[in-house]
Amino acid sequence: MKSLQNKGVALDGVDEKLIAALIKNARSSMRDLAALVGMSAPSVTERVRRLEDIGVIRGFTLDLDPQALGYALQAIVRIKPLPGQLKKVETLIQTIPECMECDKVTGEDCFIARFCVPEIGSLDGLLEGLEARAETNTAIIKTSPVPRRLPPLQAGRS
Amino acid sequence: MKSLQNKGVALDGVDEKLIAALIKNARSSMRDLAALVGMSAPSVTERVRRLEDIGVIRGFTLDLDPQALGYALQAIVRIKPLPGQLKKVETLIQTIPECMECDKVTGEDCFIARFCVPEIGSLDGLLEGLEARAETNTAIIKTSPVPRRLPPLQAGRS
DNA sequence: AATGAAAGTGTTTATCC
DNA sequence: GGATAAACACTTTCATT
Repeated sequence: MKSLQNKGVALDGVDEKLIAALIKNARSSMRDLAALVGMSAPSVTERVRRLEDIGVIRGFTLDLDPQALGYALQAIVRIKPLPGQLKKVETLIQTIPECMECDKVTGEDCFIARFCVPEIGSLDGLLEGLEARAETNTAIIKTSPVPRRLPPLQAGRS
Repeated sequence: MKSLQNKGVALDGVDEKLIAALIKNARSSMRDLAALVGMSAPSVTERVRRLEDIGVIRGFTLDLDPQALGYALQAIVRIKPLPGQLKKVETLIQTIPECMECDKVTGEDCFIARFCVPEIGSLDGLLEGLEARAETNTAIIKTSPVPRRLPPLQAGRS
């Protein structure tokens, strides 16, 4: 049994601290980050730039509250296209702005998608086009025991 | 039929431009944002601060690449706790760092969760504790036609 | 609410280790 | 790969509208 990480980039403790801090606040100043890890600002700037270069950090973005934007509800929909409709269904899903993620998976259901809507009544309209071309199974989200979050650092070493 | 947005905060065009720009790059300078919307830096700073205050912007964070971190695979697991095991199962899921989201939903399956793993072999270990207390149904993600993204602005006006 | 100008911070570049 | 210091850029405060 190999003890090496299967893939993925080797991050040292400093990189991990920087990423952890930037997850909490992506607008942290390089100066503050530098103080946190006990290095100079230029060095930290270079580290962060490198993390972007190698693709670990894909970008700096917002955490938005769907509720505050007027989306009171989310649903998870399993979607099984009718024979011959797979490609069309996939394209259709991709045209829905309220789709917050859609994965093509192994097994009975072909797609699993998450949608946000202002109220329960909006769901039907959203899925309209889909329901002619696929069997769907909709589950309304009641609570989120684990809110959407990022993968842990240190893959395989947890 | 009421034409008002059901809930959610009223955002003007400037707010929407600022949010859109910050989604693309949360580290944009207030000066650049100001130029973008044709206002002064202090005004834009105040706008962004206000968007945080009212809870539309929950924070500034990273977009990390799970693959680059060594997670070659993700799976979506539907979890139906055995009688009397609901609370314990929920707690158990919350202790798994590789769980990137978990929702409690209506319908047959009680929880739907997303996990990331370095390789297919790691899944079994992750779900070990769960499988004694719940029926699980695992779907391996092959591709993501809609990658994880944020809700659209302008709820109900799309 | 928004602005311009000044004062205060933070970033970047260049040079060196 | 990391540090320091000077030059440059950005942010914040404040007085004003």
